[in-house]
Amino acid sequence: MSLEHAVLGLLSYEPMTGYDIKKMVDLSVSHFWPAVQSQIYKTLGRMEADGWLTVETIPQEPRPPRKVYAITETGRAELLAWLEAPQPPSEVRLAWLIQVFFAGRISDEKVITLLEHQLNIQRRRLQGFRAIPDENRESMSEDDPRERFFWMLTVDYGLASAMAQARWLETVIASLRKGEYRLPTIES
Amino acid sequence: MSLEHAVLGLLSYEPMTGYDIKKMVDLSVSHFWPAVQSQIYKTLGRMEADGWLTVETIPQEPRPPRKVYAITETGRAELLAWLEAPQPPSEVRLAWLIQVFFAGRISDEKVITLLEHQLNIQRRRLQGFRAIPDENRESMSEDDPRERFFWMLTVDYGLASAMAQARWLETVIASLRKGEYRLPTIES
DNA sequence: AAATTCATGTAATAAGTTACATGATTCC
DNA sequence: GGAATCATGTAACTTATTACATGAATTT
Repeated sequence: MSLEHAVLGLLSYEPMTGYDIKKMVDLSVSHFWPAVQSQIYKTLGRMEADGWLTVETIPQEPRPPRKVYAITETGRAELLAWLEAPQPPSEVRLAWLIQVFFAGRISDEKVITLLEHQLNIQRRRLQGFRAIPDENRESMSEDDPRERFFWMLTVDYGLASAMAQARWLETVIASLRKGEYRLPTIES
Repeated sequence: MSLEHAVLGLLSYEPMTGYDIKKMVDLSVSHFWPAVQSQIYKTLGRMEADGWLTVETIPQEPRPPRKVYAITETGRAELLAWLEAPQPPSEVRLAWLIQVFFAGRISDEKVITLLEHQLNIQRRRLQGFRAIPDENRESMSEDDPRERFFWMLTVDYGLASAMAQARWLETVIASLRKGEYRLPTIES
């Protein structure tokens, strides 16, 4: 499971509570591996049982005790091994492509509306990714430049993928508006 | 759930058994919505309970009886409504990007190996998508051209996405080989 | 006065995967 | 002789989501 390894990665920087990890996940890997709070707590429990993490429980009334998780040597070895392990092809599920596949059942106008909706989604994603370098300008400035490069590489990928999808959608929408049935990539 | 609607879409062409549907799914929507056999049978059961499908059980000894599913009016209405419904942003989970995010922990050579593995995956996908038009040349020739266009559009999307990912990976690998830390998209 | 932050969790549900089970017929 | 085709399903498990629950302190 990959969430486990993302958590190991984050804890390899410093010990944290589940609450902190949730925030870090949202700021870092959530673009390509989202996780809700309950999933993180459950995963932490399993990882501790597996000996990848240790917990230090720090009481603090009246709040629930802080449970600070730290990575163990076993956990560090597991992280290192996983980081080098070739990952199988990612399965991507795109409901809107099912809609396109069966679009013969609806009118061109309705197909265009559907594609425009996806285009808006990609444009918002694009803006989000473009904003990240500025948002992180200060918080990241003290970090190791090589590490920072790999972080930014994941942002760059998001940018590239949102751009590619937006362009494809724009081309298809333009064709359909002209009443043409052109395949943008195959009919280069 | 989208598998349900993919199944409705397939059954909107003609009644089929679960076995047939599995084969059709593999040939059509599996590129963007894969499904294993057990999942299809479970889904068919639920859809029948919901009144979207009817079953006709045709005994045939000694094989298990053929259960031929047909779409109902309710099912057809559900399909039509869903085909027009804007879909929320698809959540994509890419484990290899978690590896990139934490690649600061491993050497450049190991990162390159990891990226080359992903590049190979995309190249194989590319070849697969390129082969589809030839494979389907005869089987699809009698179908409605508008319908065929939308089918091919999903193939075209697969092609475009595999190409975009392959190009991005090639650029990153080339940079890393030169010892450069360049972001292909941001540093245009 | 209301919303956010901190900080933990559980319960129910949904969706999907892996593995198992049966068994004749037909193709290579 | 062995693999693929046809045709059904179940059981156990994993991963993730949604919703609920508590409650003080701080910020807007």
